Amino acid sequence: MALESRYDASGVEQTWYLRWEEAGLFHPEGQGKPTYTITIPPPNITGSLHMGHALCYSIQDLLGRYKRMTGHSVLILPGSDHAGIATQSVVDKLLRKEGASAAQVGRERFLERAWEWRHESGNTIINQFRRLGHAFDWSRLRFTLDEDYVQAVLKVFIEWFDRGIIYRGKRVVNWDPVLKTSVSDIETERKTINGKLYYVRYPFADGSGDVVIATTRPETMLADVAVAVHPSDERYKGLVGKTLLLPLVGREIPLISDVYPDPEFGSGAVKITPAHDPNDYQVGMRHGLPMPVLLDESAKITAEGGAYAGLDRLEARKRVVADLEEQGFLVEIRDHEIPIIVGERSGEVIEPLLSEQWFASQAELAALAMQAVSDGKIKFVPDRYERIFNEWLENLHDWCISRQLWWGHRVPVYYCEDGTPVAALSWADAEQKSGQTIVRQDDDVLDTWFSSGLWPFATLGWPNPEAEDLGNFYPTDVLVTSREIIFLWVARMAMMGLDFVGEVPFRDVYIYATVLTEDGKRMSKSLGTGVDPMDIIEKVGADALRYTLLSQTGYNQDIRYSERRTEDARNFCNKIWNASRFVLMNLTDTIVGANIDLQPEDRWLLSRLHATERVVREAYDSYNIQEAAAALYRFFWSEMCDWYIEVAKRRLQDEETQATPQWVLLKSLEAFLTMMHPIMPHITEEIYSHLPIKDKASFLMSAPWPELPLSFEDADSEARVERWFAIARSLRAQRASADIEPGRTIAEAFFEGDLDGGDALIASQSWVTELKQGAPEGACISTTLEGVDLHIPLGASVDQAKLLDKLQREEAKLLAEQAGLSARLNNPQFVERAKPEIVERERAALEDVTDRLAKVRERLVTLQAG
RNA sequence: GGGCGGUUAGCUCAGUUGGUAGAGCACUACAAUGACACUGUAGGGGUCACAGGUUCAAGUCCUGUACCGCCCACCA
Repeated sequence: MALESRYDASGVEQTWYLRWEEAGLFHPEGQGKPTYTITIPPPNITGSLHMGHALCYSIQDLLGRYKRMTGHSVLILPGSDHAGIATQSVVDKLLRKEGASAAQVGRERFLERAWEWRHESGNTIINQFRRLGHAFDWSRLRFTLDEDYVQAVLKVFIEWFDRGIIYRGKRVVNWDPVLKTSVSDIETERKTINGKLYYVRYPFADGSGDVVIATTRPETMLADVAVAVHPSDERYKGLVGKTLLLPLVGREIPLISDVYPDPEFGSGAVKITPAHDPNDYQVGMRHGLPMPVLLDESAKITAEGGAYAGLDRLEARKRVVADLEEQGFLVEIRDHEIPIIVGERSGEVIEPLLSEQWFASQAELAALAMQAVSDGKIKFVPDRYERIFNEWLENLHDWCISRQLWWGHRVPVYYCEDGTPVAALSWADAEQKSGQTIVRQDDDVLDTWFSSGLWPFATLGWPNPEAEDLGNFYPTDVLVTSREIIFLWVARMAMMGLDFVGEVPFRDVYIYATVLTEDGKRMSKSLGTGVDPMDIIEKVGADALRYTLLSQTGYNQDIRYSERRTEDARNFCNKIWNASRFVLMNLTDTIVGANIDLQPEDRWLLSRLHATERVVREAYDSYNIQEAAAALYRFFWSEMCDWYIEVAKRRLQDEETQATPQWVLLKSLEAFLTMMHPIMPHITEEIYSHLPIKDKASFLMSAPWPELPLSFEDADSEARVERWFAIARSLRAQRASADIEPGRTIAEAFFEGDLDGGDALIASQSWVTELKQGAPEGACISTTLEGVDLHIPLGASVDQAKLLDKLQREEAKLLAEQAGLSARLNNPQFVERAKPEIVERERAALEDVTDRLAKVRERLVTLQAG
């Protein structure tokens, strides 16, 4: 029972985690209870814990712990994602460090190496979750390349392939020349850089003048196949159809008419390079133009570039510009802000490149997802994200699902001798399906989001018809995720879940705030602005870190992380610790409910507890966690510690009266610990284990949510006791202004008016031995509030000037208040139109102010006379 | 270019259906009192970004502007 006076988090936290786990508390319970399910967003195996993770998964742990207490069978299913591109680059680097390369070792050896790495270092984050106290069901840990998971991916691919949703297409895709793979639109970022706009003259083949085009990527001219102008553009009337001579290359290309060029921009004429620009590609398709590919997988010029072949694109740009200038084709170069596309993973400038890829058509699936949202089957919190989600789905392009990588789910398409593609479970299956000999399997792998899109149901056993988890736990209750992957992931899960399971994958989508640095910058390892959660846990404990983050989480878009706040959180832990120590050392063995005699202050605290429970429960239910944290903080520190404990000390020392405050304290502490547990699981569990409660749960974690009888709610006691507190506080303030040290007991103070039975309480809380009715003889300091005049007799040594100053300030304040109130009440429109209870309240306030003003003036006169 | 969020005390943020602004930290003064100095008591500190409008009354509702941040978008 003896607790240290300082709370030491690290030992306590790790001990309890092991005990919970040993007791099997992380698994869902048996039948008979409603389920509550979360399949956590699987972190990348390449990642290590950052503040965003710490917040995201702590929210989920909080929800799970809360729901467990409110009678649910809770499953929080953890796992991780194979993260195609990220892992591929890690292994690439690894090989290079070892003096090899991916190309050298080949696909098979590369994958072996990748799996080795995955087993050695792919569980970093998962282990860090344990240190944060996350109660996830480790027995159900999943990985997106697990054998069962592979089966789910195969089934989805094959079915979509057979239904014609997945198709092979030649399109201009985003090509990452460093990773040497295509990436989807949402894996790229748009930036604007200061670049140049080059104006180049393309002469007519017949020597009859020229057309000037503008371009930001002059090297792509080597693959130009036309120049386009808008049909309405008067400048080119009569010229359309003529042939131009492509500078440097000498190829003849046509001047065509198309709606794409904007006559307002540049010269109104656009060079057309179908293989390297999505718009140009459209033009090329409309006009049946050839589509030569100028860049290879490393963005070097292909043979198509003639003399420039083999050069890197930027080197080629310099050479092309120089040659154009030398040969007199360059008209001018202007500074121009040019938009570029950068790969999210590689940071490299993305090249639009024409290539053959696998696509999933989206229109039909997007409609399913939109319907689910408009039917209210999926709810976004905060709800503003619902519109963003829908608008995105409305203008959705088909999804490029193939990646030119090795690490991932290999596209299960097999090619027959005659070239026919078949989607199948295996080589053998493909031969059986097609009845032909298979000559090869497609080399590409699937976009990682293709497999993570199946997460909520593939992890529960789909498509195995005997999987019990799927029936028991799907749909999941909530998806907690960050804003940046709403499209990348949330939308895909919605579409895939609806299409394959026929039900939404989750009912709520809670989008949590982005954790920024103290000055509002993005936390980033490469910028050195990141804060490692593990360091913070080391310093202040996991509970304090959780409180720091969770107490700032609600419907906000971002939160600023400040180390100072973690100190506050640590201090709060310490306060909880010490107040609990106090309660424990004041309990006696005979703590039974037999002779409970509730006093007004007891009713006050129980009523506050009741109100706090309601606020906390509603806040947890609505993902407004910061409100729950604030209510708990206020209840504990301000109400229980600062007032109730101080007031109760008197009765606790007397054997005759101690039973009631003991009971109230124990009851309140227990309820507080329970409600606080989802936010700070360890410290609350530790203290709970010391509470001498009969028949208590074996763990706080598995204890029920507090049920507080309606009789605890007592508005009258609240008002009555809070009036006493206000009076006590006022007496303390008077003491302070008379330079009487806090806590030093003074013999007497006086009051005139009705204390409503609060005399003793007020006296003790203002450190007065005796509170007497009446007015004292001689000098005193006085004030009036709540209809009571209060007087503290003063010795000779009091600073008169200071008292005078205080009275004068009070007078000024009251005067201003009086002026405001009478101005309002003298306004006939206010009296006429405002709600009667408001008018009445203002009248009463004016009366009170006038009264107090008179008294202050009286005291001023007395003071000045004395 | 379109959309979303934010702007309230020195700092980080709350603020219910409109009724005249709160918390924590920081700051100032005081305090070794038997839970806690990671503490306690008291105090100072705000034209609620700006400009209009609605209203008896606006931090709160409407319109516009500025700045900060985020998302989306095919202008060479």
